Amino acid sequence: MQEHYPHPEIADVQLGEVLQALSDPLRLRIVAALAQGDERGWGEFDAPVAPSTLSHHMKVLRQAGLVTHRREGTRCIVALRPDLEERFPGLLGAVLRLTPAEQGAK
Amino acid sequence: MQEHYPHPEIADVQLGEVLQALSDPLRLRIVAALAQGDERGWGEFDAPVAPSTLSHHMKVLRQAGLVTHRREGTRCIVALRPDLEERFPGLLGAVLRLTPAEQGAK
DNA sequence: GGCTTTGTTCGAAGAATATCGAATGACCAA
DNA sequence: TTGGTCATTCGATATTCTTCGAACAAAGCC
Repeated sequence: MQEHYPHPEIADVQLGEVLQALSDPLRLRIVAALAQGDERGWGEFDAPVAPSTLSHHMKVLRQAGLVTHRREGTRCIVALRPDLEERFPGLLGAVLRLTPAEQGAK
Repeated sequence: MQEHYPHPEIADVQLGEVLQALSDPLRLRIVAALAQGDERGWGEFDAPVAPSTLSHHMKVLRQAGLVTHRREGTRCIVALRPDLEERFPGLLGAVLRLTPAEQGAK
C-alpha cells in the first residue's frame, strides 16, 4: 500500500482511457457497484480474481480517473470520482444505465 | 473483399465490446465522422494507417456492432448501425457529445 | 518488538491488440 | 483478357493487457 494514492488531474482524464477502463467486465462491475450508492472497502467486491489482479484493476480505474482511493487505517476505501461527471457529463450515467443489474451486486 | 459482410445479431452486441471498440482513437474518430451525417466510403476517412490496418479496425467496429458494411460495386460503404440506439439507448450520443469536434473531420 | 490484516509491487507467462507489407480476391473498364 | 481499383487476408513483429504467486510494506494490535 502507500500513504497517498496518485490521482490524475481531472483535466488530464481522457475519454479513451475511461472507455477502455470500462470495457473490462470486472472493472465495469466495480464501477457499477460503486454507483449503486456509497464508497466501499477495497475487499468488499468479492471479485473472482487474485488480490494482485484486483489491485491491478483498481490501479487502472484510478489512473483512468474513474475512482478515488483513500487510506483508512490499514484499509483502502474506493469511491467513484465525483468530478468525473463534470469532466464528461452524462457519460457514466449513460453507460451504467445499460449495465445489467447483477453486475452491481456485492 | 467479400460479397456479404458478416454482422452480429443486434441482441448479441455486448456493451463491453462496444466500449472497447470506442476506446481506440482511430475507431472513435471513424464513428464520430459517421455520426456527423451520412454513410461514407471506406477510403474517405484519411486514416493515418496502412490499408490493412484500417481494414482491421473496420472489422473490429463491425464485429462490435457499431457499423455496417455494404458492398457497392468495387467499393465498401460504411455506416453507423441504425439499431444500435435501440440496443443501447443514449450510449453513442453520450460518448460522441464528448469527443472533440476535429475528430469528426474527414 | 513480533504478529496480523490489508493491499501493493515485482517478475513472469500467456493472450490479445496494433501495425505493416505482401499476396490475394472481387469487381469494373478497356 | 488484361489491367486497375479497392479492400481483405495472411504472416510477422512489437506492444499491451490479464493473470498469477511470491515477496514486500504500512498500520494497527498484542
